[in-house]
Amino acid sequence: MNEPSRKRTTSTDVAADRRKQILRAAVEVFAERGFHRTRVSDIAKHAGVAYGLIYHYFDSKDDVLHCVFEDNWAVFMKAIEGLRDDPDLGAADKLKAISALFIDALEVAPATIQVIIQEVARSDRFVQTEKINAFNAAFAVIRTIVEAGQDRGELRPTIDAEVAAYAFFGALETICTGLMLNAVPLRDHRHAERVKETVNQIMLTGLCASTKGP
Amino acid sequence: MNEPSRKRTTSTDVAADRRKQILRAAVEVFAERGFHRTRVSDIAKHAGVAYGLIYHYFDSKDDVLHCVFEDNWAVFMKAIEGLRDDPDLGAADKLKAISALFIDALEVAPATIQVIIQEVARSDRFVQTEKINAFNAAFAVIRTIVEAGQDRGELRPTIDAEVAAYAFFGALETICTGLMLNAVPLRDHRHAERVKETVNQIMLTGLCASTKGP
Amino acid sequence: MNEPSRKRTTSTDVAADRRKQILRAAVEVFAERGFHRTRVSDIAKHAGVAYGLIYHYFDSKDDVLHCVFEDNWAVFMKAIEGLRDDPDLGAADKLKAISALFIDALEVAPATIQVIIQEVARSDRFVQTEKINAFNAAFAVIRTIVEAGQDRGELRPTIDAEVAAYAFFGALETICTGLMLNAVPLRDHRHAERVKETVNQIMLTGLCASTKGP
Amino acid sequence: MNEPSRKRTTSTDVAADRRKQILRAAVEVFAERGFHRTRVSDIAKHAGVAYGLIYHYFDSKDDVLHCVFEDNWAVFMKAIEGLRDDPDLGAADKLKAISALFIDALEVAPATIQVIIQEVARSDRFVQTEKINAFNAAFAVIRTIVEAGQDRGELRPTIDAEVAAYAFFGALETICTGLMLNAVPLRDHRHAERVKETVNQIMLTGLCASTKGP
DNA sequence: AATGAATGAGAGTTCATTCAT
DNA sequence: GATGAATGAACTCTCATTCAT
Repeated sequence: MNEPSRKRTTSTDVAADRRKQILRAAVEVFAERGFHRTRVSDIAKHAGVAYGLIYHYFDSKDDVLHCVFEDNWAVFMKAIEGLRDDPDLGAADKLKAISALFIDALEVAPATIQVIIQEVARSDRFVQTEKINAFNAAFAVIRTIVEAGQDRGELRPTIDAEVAAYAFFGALETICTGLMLNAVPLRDHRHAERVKETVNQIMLTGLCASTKGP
Repeated sequence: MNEPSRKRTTSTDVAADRRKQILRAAVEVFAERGFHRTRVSDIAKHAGVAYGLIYHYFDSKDDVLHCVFEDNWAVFMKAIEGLRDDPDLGAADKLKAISALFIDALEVAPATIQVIIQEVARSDRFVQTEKINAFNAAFAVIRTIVEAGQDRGELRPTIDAEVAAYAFFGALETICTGLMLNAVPLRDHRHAERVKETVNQIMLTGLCASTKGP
Repeated sequence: MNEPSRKRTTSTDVAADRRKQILRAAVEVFAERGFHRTRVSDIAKHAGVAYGLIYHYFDSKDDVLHCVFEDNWAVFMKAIEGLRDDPDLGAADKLKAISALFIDALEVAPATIQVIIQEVARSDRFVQTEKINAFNAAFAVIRTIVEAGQDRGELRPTIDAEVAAYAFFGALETICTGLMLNAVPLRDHRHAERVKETVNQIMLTGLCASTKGP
Repeated sequence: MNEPSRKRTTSTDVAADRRKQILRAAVEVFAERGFHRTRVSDIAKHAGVAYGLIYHYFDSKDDVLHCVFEDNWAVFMKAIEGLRDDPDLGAADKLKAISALFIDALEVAPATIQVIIQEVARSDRFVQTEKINAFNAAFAVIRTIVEAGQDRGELRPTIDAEVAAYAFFGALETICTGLMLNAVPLRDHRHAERVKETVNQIMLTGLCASTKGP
């Protein structure tokens, strides 16, 4: 797939603002109607700009989605790569931080998260065409964290790190989706905290009440 | 959304066979190209029938997908409802059985699983239009199992059962997707067993190596 | 450039007829409005068929033009190749026959000739894209006839055969265009004959009244 | 069609220069890509100006082409009208001079000639819209020269002068086009001279080797 | 039951032109 | 004069669906 366009990268602040304005509008309509039911004119109308202006800033409707993803995902990737490389944190703490990152994002920008999960991560658009899931980089980071944790004796050595990465990520992702499908994504900040707590408990210490071992 | 069609329900065995033939072809092409990149004529070509015939057996292209889902999902739902109601199994065993159901299905019919996850569960088609996730019934069953397990002291009481259901389901789902994206979905039966084992370990006893409690 | 489509080559006579019907309509509207001012819907309307049907029989609007050209030009090429290979005719007679072919065609099917000359032969569409003028094959045949005539002492040896081919062809072509621009392309059959006679006189014996040589 | 614009006729020399600069660039890109595949921004880019500026100097994209034509064609028309009115030249010499004019122009400014022939003379843009071929003035001049030559006994009286004008002009035109389609338009000056010689021989004394008369 | 020609609404994209700066 | 962001009409092509045979 082509690189998302970097057309006229901030030749002026005005251009950058317009770009952002369109991107913001796009996220909102994509979240509301879904990518493939959204017409380019919907984005334009929502952004309050003319039809053709979209094509000043983006190559195509697909490119708009691409850019929504790249702009936001890059931030997330940078954050989790930072965690991965942090020598002062244990594996469990790193995973907790990742959960927090996700859930916090869901609180702050639910539409963006929804679009990224629904229309990019899960869309056949990405999954199929590229053969390389756009999320693979994130999976790889989590896997690395898990493996490092196993090496240092912090995480159970019997677990397949790749599968663990999928499980961890999928759990987070589906929680986000599930929560979003309810009218009010996250009732309040305390709800968000409780969700984080639950994820961490499940992933790190399991559902079972019984103590480990024999 | 309309009910999936039950047009001409098995007026003859021949008709039922044709229907199955088309459905099988549809699963294959949906898995390969994704629902929205698949044309009705692609399904027809793959099934070796004229594309007008598809409209004898189904109301629309959407209806074909719907039927793929319903036909297969119904089996799965019946199975997990049976587990839920089984008085002889503990919550952990029920969840293990659900994992097994999923991973086994992935081994036997990967294309079907892929279509159900990608094009139905995750598609804005279902998620958005209906406001009611097609998977909600499954979530509800898992939630019930978790809650029962908590009541009986088998599962940790501090966990939010709804979030747990999302986490459990999402983990399974993403593992399936992740494994499918690799050329060979499941290398062999032993691989499948190892995946199940990992899921169960993570979900039931957690990633952490440290023993629980003092 | 892609080969003009041979979609569904006469699977039934009905299909062949429909194809011809569209092609006939296309020639008429192309002749009237010019290719690039003609919308696909104009062709459809003129042919009395639905918009989309054009795309059953042709790949694109360009393909329609391509097919107009190929279908008709092939006939002409066959004819002049036959002349080229005829051992019983002198070069002058061959050239006369070619003139007659052109002018007769102009009488019988002026719109077709117009479209071929204006929209294909002269269009940047062909001239530029292909770097190989669609008419090159015809030029080559005429050139061969001229060279053979020179070898046999029938035509002046001092003339550059390539340039002669261009001149001969261009003269014919422009006469056709010029005549067509007048309301009534060819006033009557006698007019046509007079045009042929003039072309032949000019090309074969020149404009000058003076006798050749010293 | 509207008159080509004379916007801001040389209010300053700078303006005139800008105009020429744009026109020169336009000729080059029209020759390379063809008029209808050339975007206004292509002209601007090639001229090194902002594309809005083109609308300071010209009314529209069509107007640019129009001006390319007018500016150059006017020179040619003036020349052949001078020839027509020259009492000291015979008809044959006048026609030879016209050939020379064309071929020389092709040597000096091939792109300009190409644009004039392809995009103006032959374009449905002019041919159709105006019903009056932009070249009609030139045809008329040549026709007048031929008729005068016939009256003075220099040219064959049996020839239709109108048709002769088309033939002469078309021959020249197609030779130009044909030569241009080869990588190197005119190999060298000697080639140009040979081409002129051939045209003159063909048009004035014919292709046939046999002497005229009984 | 089966076919595939026929339909036409719908959507993405292009690009000449305008205009505020 | 000069710029290029902004506009939106125009147009091609796709494809789900219908229907005569």
